[in-house]
Amino acid sequence: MSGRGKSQSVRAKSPEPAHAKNPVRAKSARQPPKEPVKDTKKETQQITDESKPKKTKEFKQPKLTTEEKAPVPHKCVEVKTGSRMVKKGHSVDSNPNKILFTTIDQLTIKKKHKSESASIVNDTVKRIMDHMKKCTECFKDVNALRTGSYYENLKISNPDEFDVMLTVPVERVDIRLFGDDGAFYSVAFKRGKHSLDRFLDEDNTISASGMLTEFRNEVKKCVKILKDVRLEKKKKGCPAVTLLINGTGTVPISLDIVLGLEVRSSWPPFTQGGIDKIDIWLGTKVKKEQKFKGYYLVPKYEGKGTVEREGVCARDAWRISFSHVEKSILTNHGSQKTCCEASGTRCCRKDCLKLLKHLLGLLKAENPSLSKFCSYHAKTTLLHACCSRTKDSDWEAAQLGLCFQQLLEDFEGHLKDGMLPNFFIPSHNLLSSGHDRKSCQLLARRIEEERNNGFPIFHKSVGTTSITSP
DNA sequence: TCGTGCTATTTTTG
DNA sequence: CAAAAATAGCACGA
Repeated sequence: MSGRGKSQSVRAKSPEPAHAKNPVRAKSARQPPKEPVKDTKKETQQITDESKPKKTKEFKQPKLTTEEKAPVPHKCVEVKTGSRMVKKGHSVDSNPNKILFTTIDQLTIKKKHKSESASIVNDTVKRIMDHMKKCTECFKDVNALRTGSYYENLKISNPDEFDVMLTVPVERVDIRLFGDDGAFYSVAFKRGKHSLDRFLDEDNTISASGMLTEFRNEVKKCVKILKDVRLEKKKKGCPAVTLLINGTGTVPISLDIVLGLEVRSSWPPFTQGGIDKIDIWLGTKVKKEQKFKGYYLVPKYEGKGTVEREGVCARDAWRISFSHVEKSILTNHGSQKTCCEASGTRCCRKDCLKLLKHLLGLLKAENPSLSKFCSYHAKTTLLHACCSRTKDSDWEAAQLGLCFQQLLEDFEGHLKDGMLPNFFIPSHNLLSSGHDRKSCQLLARRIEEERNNGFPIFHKSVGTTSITSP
């Protein structure tokens, strides 16, 4: 958003939020509400049922035709369905970009599959939320924050991984740095009583492991009677309670329920120089809005993985999380407000990320020594890239080939340097733990190889690949 | 079709 | 009784 508003307070947006955010939307006349809605569902149902058919038609008509007729700009026409036109010649063909468009097409989640998974997941989440609100004391105020690739429309291949953070608001807390790279913190109460007092350690900080254990028990309680759901074994240092759900004949769904503390205060000093880079890309106003939303802390152990570093004893702490901001800026990723909207120009930022995630998944499947790399590395690389190539015209949909090449070169650069700063905490190097120099170099070489040879690996398989989270 | 943000409306609260 | 919070319904975008 090119800073056009100069309003100081973010709250001041209330009078015209829709317009401010998206002028296009403002065009469509809003249907004035009809009859006041009655209490009972039955009555509501009847009213809608009677009046629905007519209205639906009115609204859909103009849309249908345009949607059906107009070719979606970013899809290559010849490649369109995958089922019809695509020849399975494994040679590198004349248009090297073709394989990219084809691959994107094949990574797209099928509507029916998505629908099935969504309903299963939503039922489960609703059940957990109800349980937390009604049957627990310390988790009764949780809110569900849907995050991760599925909810960012970046999930590829199968709708089989979902992330939901259940956030507990905390007030009057003292956030203290824990460790030296700015990613970990401990949380203490300033004064007064709080419903989380029972998790206090001897040093008056909230015990991450204690709270997570309790949280896990509550989740366990309420999914116990569900036959299709089972709990994955607790992994040390993992902030999520992972549920494995067997859908009807489909791939099992893994649903991460993450405990998070919601902190509504200004961001810690270690965030400086991180999100500030979006100024040129998205504007300072957007940055302010994001910062205003606060941040989250998820239970995570510090000091695990590498035992080499002496002196740092493994103690539990909270890791800072900006999942909500990631989601927000990825869904609203254009320098222009109309980027990727019907009336605007389509870009390929998200397609590039999907391809990178896919490539990484394939390379990992091929070589176990790359297991430490994860999709968050890919996402972070894209965020950095968006800050250096800030204009929407730098990411024209038709230039997918070039943009992807460039993004891969970026990634190779990070790997060769052994340095990929966390986008929000620049001093936190995502390649610092468990990524030895050798595996970084290896991955960089493999990517370069693919990039220079027309991505043979994309030709080989379109099988299901998924990248596990850190 | 799902997910989200927005508005109007109803319900609760001070 | 007014203000604030909760809820319902709708319109997009993906």
